[in-house]
Amino acid sequence: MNYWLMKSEPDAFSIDDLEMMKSSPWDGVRNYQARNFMREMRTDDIIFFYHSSCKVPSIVGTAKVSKEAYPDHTSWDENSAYFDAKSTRDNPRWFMVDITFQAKWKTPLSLKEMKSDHALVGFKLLEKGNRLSILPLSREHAQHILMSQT
DNA sequence: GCCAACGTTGGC
DNA sequence: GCCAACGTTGGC
Repeated sequence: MNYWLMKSEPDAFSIDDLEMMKSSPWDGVRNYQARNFMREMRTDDIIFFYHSSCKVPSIVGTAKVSKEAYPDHTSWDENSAYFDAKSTRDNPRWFMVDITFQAKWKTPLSLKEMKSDHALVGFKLLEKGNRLSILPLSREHAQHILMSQT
């Protein structure tokens, strides 16, 4: 069992969207590090859903991995914003996973709160200059965050 | 809207 | 293989 954080701009895709859809592919990742993390994901891994580029950047809920990495077909769709001519059906460059809604938190956990929480020292999200849209969390950090919700 | 930080691209 | 230029991310 591993723990991950996935960022999304709520204007584009929010926790409410995921709740309505129940499950959704996580398409459009075009960064090698983030892609590699997705390929490490296993069914039932826990995902912290993070809203970025918004008024109060926060973890807003959780989801689970419901389908392990498979080719991101938007990469070979010429009409998609995520099209990449270097990715082909025979040799796909980009992958996605499916995630399934688990919970929307009554009280989101803001970036600001996490930064002031000494127990979260070392969490990559809180380190300066981090731009990765998918990050792993240690079991300790994940459990600490989950505890704060109960 | 600004800008620091970072990844990617491409010329050499 | 180096590195300058460029594009993107995302907090503030």
